[in-house]
Amino acid sequence: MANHLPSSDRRTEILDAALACFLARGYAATSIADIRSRSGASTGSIYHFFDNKGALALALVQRAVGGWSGSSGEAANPAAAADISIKASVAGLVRWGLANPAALRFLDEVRSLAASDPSLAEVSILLARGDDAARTRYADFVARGEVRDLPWPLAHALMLGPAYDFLRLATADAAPDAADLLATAAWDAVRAS
Amino acid sequence: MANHLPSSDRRTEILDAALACFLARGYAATSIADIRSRSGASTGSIYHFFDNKGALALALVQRAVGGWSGSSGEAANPAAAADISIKASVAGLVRWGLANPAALRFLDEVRSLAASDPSLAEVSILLARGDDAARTRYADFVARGEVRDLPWPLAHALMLGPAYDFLRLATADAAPDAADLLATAAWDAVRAS
Amino acid sequence: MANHLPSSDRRTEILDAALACFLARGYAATSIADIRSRSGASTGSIYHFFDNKGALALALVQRAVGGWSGSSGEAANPAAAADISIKASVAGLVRWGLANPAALRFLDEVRSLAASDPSLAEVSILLARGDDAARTRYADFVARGEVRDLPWPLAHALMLGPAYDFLRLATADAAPDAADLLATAAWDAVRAS
Amino acid sequence: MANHLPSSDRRTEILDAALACFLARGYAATSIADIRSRSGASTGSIYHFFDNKGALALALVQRAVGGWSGSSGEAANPAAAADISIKASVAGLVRWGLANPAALRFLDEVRSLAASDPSLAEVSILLARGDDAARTRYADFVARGEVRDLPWPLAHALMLGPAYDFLRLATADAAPDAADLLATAAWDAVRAS
DNA sequence: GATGAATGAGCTTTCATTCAT
DNA sequence: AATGAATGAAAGCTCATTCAT
Repeated sequence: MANHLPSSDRRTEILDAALACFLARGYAATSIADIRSRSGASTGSIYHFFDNKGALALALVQRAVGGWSGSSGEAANPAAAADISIKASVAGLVRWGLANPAALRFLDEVRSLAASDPSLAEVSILLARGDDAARTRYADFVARGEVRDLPWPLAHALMLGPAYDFLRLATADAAPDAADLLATAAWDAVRAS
Repeated sequence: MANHLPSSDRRTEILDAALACFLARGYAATSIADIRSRSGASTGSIYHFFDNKGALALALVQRAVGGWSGSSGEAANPAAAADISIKASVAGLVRWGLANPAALRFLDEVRSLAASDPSLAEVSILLARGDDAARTRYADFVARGEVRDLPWPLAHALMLGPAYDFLRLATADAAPDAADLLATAAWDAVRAS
Repeated sequence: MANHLPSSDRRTEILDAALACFLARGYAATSIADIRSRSGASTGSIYHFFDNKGALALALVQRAVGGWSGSSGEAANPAAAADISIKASVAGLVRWGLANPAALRFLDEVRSLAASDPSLAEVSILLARGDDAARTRYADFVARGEVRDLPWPLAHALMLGPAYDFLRLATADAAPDAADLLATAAWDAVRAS
Repeated sequence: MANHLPSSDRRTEILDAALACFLARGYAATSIADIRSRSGASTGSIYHFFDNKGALALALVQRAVGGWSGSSGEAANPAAAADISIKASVAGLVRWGLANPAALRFLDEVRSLAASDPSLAEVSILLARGDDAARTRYADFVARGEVRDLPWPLAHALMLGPAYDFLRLATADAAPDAADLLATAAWDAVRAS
């Protein structure tokens, strides 16, 4: 009887308040009562739109992942060349992350929590699906001889590790050309020979 | 009156049990009762040795950080050349992380939580001190003209981002030469000219 | 979000149960569980209406102080003559105290505890406000030359000391004319010349 | 195996620390650990000298009551005339109370708590014994026709109520002649005819 | 005389969730 | 669509007391 998709105002207000609380206090430490005060909605209203606390997190993760994919252009196109795809993917992540630090920090916290918090089981599945897609795409590049044949954890680390790590500390004005710099470094680290 | 330093058996038993619980269920989801069952110590005994839950985490972080520094050889020697220091630092982190996956995963979770969980305030301070030391060391290398003059978040990301990201997914047998590979990549990413 | 003012039945039931427990076991020794059993409300329900244990005491003190002021007639009227005001104040206290021994004993215990128990901080403030008002009223009588110019602690002691002390030990039938007797004694002790 | 009477230094140190804690935090809120820190004695040492928390309070009450009786001169002499005895009793209480505000405030708190706190049962008995003695003495004065035949609660209230009430608010320099003033008032309030 | 590790029942308070209106 | 009273299990932590050394 919940999880209505039509983006009523109330639903969005609740989601915005939830994100603000999760960032300020952390997901685990945020209570439904916190979200109630911040959003102005009643407890019952929150549970009208979302089945439980985990559903709030899931909706926020979906919103964040959607925004990020949108910024990545050619990254997910299976026909694109490896260098185009990889650079677009990294640069897209960095640009989106610098523009949406709140969503990014939330994604980061939730990824770490999802491993142990049962209320985040669905988030866990969603994130795993995204990782599988990237792994498959890399395997295709390997098969086409465009990138080095590295174990996936290593390939992931060399391409995206710097970007994730950078976004954890950086602010938008600290390094204006970071997106391109990190995208180039990612490609250099895995290109064939 | 807690936090006794003499390494009585009880204290170590409690610490070991706490680490096991934090890894299995996550820090936030672990209750003192969980640690009580696993360690065999009584609630009162736990609080006799540790002032609160955060003090348990702090003690574990100190133990972990100590082990990691020990594995890093020349990394902290201010007189060492930049390439020696940086490679030792990254390789030490990777080797120690592969050998102590439990401690590493705990460190990773706690670092993410420390920003928002008030019970981890002291952990936060400890980690910030470590980061400041590394930042200062890098500034010295810049002054000596050995590395590129990059904003610290970018330098940190290029050197350590891949290692952290790799350790999050990797197991010891997945990539035997990962430590050297990542150490070399780190140096190549920041060396001058 | 507690301390709702609408006098729902539940709220009153909880308050009545709390008073009974505080009297039977003392404020400090009364646990929320005691109040839960006696009121029939759940723990959560108690905290829905009252922020904490101290808020229960505060609500009871307000109820008691309200009843007492109501019994004191002309006592608080600033235009009244000193003898009318003082006699009304003392007689009102004694009559109300004899009629509401439970509330009075509670007030007495809480006054003594409020100095040291942090959970009673708000009660402390409320009581201090009441004392200040009485002190000001006495200063007016002094200015009008109606009463002796005594230091406030001494004036308070001579007027109200016997009444408080009497109520601590007395029962309604022990001394039927106590209210008038003590009121007269109070006035005689402080009247001018 | 405890309650040794020889006034070893340790015993006195513990008692002094206990009084300081009881005054600062209140009897109920003071933990043995508080007394341990303040006295420097170990937990075991405290329990070597005192059977339990109540025994600490009892010892302090005995010390206080002893001091007070010493200040009251002729008050307890059964052969003394009523006016001498009553005035000595009140003046002695006031003088001792102004000189020992700490002990007095402690006595006041403990008297209020003794009614409900089981650990203070022995204190309760001790205080009741004192009250009985005073009641008997007053009955003698009545039999000798020296004072009004009032119900004991009223007689007690008229004689001692002002003194107790005064001491609760007063400081030594606020009213230098308070002892004599209150003693005279006490006698005037109960003298025959 | 003195120590401090160990106990475990009990405390206040929080919180996700339900449901009658 | 919306409200907020009600629930009760579970959390972190305290504390008087015991006892082996």
